[in-house]
Formats: sequence, structure tokens, C-alpha cells
Amino acid sequence: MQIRTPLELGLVIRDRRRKLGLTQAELARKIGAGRQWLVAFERGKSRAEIGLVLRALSALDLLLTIHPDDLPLEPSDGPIPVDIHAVVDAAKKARE
Amino acid sequence: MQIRTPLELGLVIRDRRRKLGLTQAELARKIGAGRQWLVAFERGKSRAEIGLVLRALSALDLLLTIHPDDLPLEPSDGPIPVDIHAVVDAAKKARE
DNA sequence: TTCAAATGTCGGCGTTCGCTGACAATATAG
DNA sequence: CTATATTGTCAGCGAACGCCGACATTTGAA
Repeated sequence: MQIRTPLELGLVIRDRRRKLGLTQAELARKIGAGRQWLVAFERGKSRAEIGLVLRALSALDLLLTIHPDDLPLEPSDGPIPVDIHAVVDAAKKARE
Repeated sequence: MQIRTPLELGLVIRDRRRKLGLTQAELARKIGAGRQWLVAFERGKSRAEIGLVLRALSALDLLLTIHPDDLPLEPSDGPIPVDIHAVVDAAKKARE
């Protein structure tokens, strides 16, 4: 599974949590976070802190790997190329 | 590369940034973050927000993948006998 | 449908974020 | 070595965090 946005991350965690038969309250307790944090995170909270995220992944036995995209894992007809800089610039401008 | 902690994440980004010949200021600007954020993040800041982290990975052309640790990412050398139908069924079920 | 569990939402609170600007401390040239 | 670029640190600021408690809504099983 490829992760590009906070929402994708949240959905992956949600699926896995359910697959393991855990409730939000149970998982939150395991990772030492509030239940409300999990609620927001699974729904794509973009400003969640990575420490908790990594703990969640660990608690769900999910492995996180990073690799340069010029060494493709799977020959992709894959993700739509996005100009991140343009996006960010737009976002910044929007905030002013 | 496997990621378990915020520090590992920071170090991976740092290595990649240097490999691409970017300065902290340059990368921070691309991401739309302050330079001080990058400084702290590369040094393992555990409460950095994932939104910025994902933007950093994207800006460095790094792919992030998640998978259960009981489904190894790369088949060890030598063909592993696999029941393709079982795998497909499991995947299908998983998506529901 | 009924009812309990699970999930989502709200307000308030103290803490920490990430930002800017300025300065100190290292690396890297020349 | 000196000079420059890069990286690291500090203080101050507004904004958002993640927490808790309580309540509303949705889900799932009897």
C-alpha cells in the first residue's frame, strides 16, 4: 500500500484496526493517545504528530518503508504525478 | 528502508536531501515549511505533523509504503510456492 | 425494532506547535 | 588561515495540538 496523504494513512490504520478486531478506544489506549485523537487521525487529520502515528503503526504490526521512486517496487501504472510545489504555493497564497 | 522512529525518519530525509544536493533552506521552501522545522525534524522531532512530513517525502521523490509484517515485501530469492487464489481472495475480503 | 456498543462531535484547558528574525556554531571553499 | 555558506539555537508570537468529559449519532446484534 502506497501512502501519499494523511487521509490514506488514516484509512489504512482504520482498516487494519478493524481487521484485528480492535475498537478505537482500545487502540488509542494501546498507543497512549486519546480516543478523539484516533477519531481525527483516521479521518485524515493532516497535523497529527508522527510520534503517535508511528506508535499506531507499531501497535497494529504494520511496517513502514521508504524508498526512492526511481527504484519502483511494482511497475506502476500508478499514482498521478502531482506538482507538489504548485500545490503548496497555492495553499500558502490562499492563507494570506 | 524500514522506519520505526521519528529519528530514523529524519535521518532518511536528511540523507536523501543531501544526495539530491539540496540545502535545508531549499527543501524547507519547497515543502512550504520553515527552515527551523526541518532542522528539528531531521533531528528526530517526535511531534512534527505528518502533513509536512509527507510533503517532504514527496518533494524528495521518496515513496512511503505500508504493509502488514506478516506479508513480506520482497520474496526472498528462490520461487516461493504461493496459492494465488487464496491470496486474491484474502485481498478481496480485506477491501470490504 | 430495540438497545447497547462504537463512533463522531463539542467546549474548555494547558501545552506545544511552526513561524519569523536574529545570532552562534560548524562546514566548506579559496 | 579567512571568508562564506550551511546548519543549529534562541525568544516571542498566534494558532492548533491532544487531552478530558459529556453528549449526539451511527452501527450491529438480539
